[in-house]
Amino acid sequence: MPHLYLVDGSSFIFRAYHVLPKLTNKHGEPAGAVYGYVSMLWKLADELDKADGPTHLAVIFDKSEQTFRNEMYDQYKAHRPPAPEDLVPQFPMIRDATRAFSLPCIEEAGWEADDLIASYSKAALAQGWQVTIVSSDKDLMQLLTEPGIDMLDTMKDRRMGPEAVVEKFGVGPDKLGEVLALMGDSVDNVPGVPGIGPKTAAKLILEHGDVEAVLAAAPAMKPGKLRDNLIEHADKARLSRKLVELACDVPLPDPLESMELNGIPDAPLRAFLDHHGFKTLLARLGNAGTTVADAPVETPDVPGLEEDPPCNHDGYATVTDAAELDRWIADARHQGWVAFDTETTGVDATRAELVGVSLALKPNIACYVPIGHGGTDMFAEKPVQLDRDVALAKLKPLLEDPSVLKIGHNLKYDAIVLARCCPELGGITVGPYDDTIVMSFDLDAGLHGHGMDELAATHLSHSCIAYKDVTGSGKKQIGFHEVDLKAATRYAAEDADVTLRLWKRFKPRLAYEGATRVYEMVDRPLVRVIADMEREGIKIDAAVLSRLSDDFSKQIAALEEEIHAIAGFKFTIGSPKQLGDVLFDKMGIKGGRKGKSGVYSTDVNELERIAADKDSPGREMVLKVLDWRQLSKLKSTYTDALQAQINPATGRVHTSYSLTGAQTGRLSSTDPNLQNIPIRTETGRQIRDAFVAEPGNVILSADYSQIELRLAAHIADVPALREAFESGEDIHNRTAMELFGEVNRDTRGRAKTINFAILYGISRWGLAGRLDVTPDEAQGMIDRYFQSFPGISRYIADTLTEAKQAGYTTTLFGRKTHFPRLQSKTQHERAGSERAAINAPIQGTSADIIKRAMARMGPALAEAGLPNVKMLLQVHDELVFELPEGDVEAARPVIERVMATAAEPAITLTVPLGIEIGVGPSWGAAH
DNA sequence: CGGCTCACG
DNA sequence: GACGTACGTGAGCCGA
Repeated sequence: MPHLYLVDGSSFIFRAYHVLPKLTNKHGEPAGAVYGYVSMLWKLADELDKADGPTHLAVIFDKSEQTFRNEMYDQYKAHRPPAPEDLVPQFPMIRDATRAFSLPCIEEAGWEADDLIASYSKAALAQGWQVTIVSSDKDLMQLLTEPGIDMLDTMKDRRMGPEAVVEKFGVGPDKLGEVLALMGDSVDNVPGVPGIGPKTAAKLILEHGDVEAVLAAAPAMKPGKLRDNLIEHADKARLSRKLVELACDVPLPDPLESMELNGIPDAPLRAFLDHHGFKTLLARLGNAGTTVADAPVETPDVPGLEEDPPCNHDGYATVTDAAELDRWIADARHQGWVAFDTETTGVDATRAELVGVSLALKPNIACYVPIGHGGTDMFAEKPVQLDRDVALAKLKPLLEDPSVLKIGHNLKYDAIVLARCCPELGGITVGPYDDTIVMSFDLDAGLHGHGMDELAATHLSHSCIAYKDVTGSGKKQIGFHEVDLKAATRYAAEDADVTLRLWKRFKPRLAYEGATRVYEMVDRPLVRVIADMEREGIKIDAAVLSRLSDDFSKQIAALEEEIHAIAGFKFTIGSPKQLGDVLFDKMGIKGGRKGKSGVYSTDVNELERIAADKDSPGREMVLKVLDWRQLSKLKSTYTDALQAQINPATGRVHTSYSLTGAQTGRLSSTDPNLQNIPIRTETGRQIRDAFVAEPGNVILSADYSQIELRLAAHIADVPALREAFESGEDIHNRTAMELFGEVNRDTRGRAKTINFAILYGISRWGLAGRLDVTPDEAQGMIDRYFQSFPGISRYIADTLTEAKQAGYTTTLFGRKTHFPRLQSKTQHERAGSERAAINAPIQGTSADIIKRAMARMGPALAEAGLPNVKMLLQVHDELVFELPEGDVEAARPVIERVMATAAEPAITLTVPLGIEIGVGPSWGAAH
């Protein structure tokens, strides 16, 4: 079925103009709105991939100021200020841009874009087409009356149907015109009825049906301002009703068929981008058709970035008055975006209590709203501050307002705190949002850290007030709620201010440097998903861990005694230094190797080497030390530590995921790290039995099988490996056959080692060490591997060449990882970076894929009617869920499908993604 | 706080 | 001629 996309060009120009900083093109002409507009069209091109993407598309513009509405009412849009001086010359450039994309540009004298959009929609729907209006204009929402039509807000990445109208205005699209008429619109100068805003308008229309009926009922209403105004301004109401009505029968300037999409020819677009010097977009064009999102470009320069004034803490406001808070909120609404930060009592978002919120609107224009200051002693005097409930009731609508962008730095933290802060209000669900920590990561992974202090120093040459300067440190450290309001305001408002400044720099860079796709499609949506997972946590059966702890304790004590008896004296077994001395000096074991700190190495390889020698005098002790080490590790890191991590309020463990921790794009997990729970040995695996489901629920674990090898087969284009995955063959067996000509336990094990080694860029010496062969033999295996799978050596060479030239590697989804040390003068550093660069596209693509699956999982489960299936954990290639036992069979195929198709439609892989699913009462049992 | 060791993918 | 040798993480312990 044809699907027509109608782009509201005019409204988009204004939004692009106001959202983006003032940019200029290479000729020094103002071109920010042009750039924003082109980026939007580009983003829209992503829709082409989708199943219900456009088959037809046109951009609609306003032609002139004079329309039939001016004839009705000469004041219509009369008070609109003229377009800003630097925007005017961009109008013709934008029409050029549209033509450069070979898209029809439609405008007609006497009609507004809205009327043309309404008329085209009606005509298309009449022919049974689907229609999507690309706009966020409230007047156009009147058109959402039929099932075949919806709206798309590309800037917020949001699709809207009739529910969105009900949510925003309290009435359906069929009554929206009535409500808009009563409300009026000060920007367009639609008069409406004085004193009636959205709430009253909706109430009246719901009660009476339409404007005429409201007016007719007015004389009978209870005496008051509302009644008087309705009677006095009845004519204005009737006029407003006509002004907001969209004309649906404008003669169509071009036939619908002329809007058919037939691909975007290269040449005109290239010429246009080249004319303006939009380098990154040009580079992307150069790469169109390949699977890599962005070609390497020279250091991109964002032209004409405004210099912000230096930070000045003295101007920050402490808001302790309701009316003042209202003003800040109104200003934020008016502007459409606001940077914010929360101050709390601690670093663990799932336990911390809210102490205050800071807002920043413009550089140096920021405030702090304290709501929880004062000592914990209930008799202690508290500073004058807004009542917590009052302040939160005012902040909640702003933080949830779909038309105001909220900007945070590590917003995941704030999102969790705010979701928990006011259960009586149903929590606060922050959105829509941007997160500067994630933006920085998507732009500059590998170049530097992404903490606010470091970013402020790097990008703003500003050194932030240190948290410790405000709260002190060590024994004398106080909680933020105990900090006096003056100091708290300086610190908190500065954080919001800096966040805003960073955002202004990062936002245009994302588009310029080709990072928008990975940010918008992968990492930004994940912030909310991860926040929800962390808040959910996972139940731990403390009794299981406590039993294991006791068990381990006894074994450890027994081993300790035996080890000391063998040595003949007591020493600290856990000290590598003492252990090394005992083994290699006192007991005289040969072959000890000292590291650079002068201590003998006693790691597991070394000890196993000793144990392998049947005649070694240290064999008995070393075996016991290995056991002791394993048990000590399990006890201190897992069975003891995990019990201490149980949140008393929830009875569950809430890890914290870092979205920016791993350079490749993987997540990392801390406090506790739930991505390294033992599994490889039976003793360790028992710890997973303590991760359990609530009664009536079960744990479901779904993992990608061999995802990195599959991706290597795709990315390096290795037919032999691809076929093996296609036919479901065991991949290590296949490699063993290719390399050794026969498959047995030994050759399969070696093949497995080599398969992984290759992905990590191994050397002959490294492989020799792992396989216990000579470097020459190892080299022979590597050579044979490359002969069997020639794509691999090509991949390694190409990846290194590109990485050295561009300074970064790229995943299939366009995620960059920078490798500045590829240029290092030290061979050691260079070699290390080369190995990392070989691995990064594969590990990173795998990370992108599971992240996409995670972002889509919630909606897919909701759509399947499975709201009680909760995603709890991610372990790089595995997702762990908790769900009602009765939902298992329904959830299984949904989870499998979402994971297996997570690369689509952006990327079509030439290998299938295999998913393995297990279910059980505990994580251990689900494997 | 660095080094060592070891848990995971 | 010596060095060091597989990628990505986080945590606990020791000892300076």
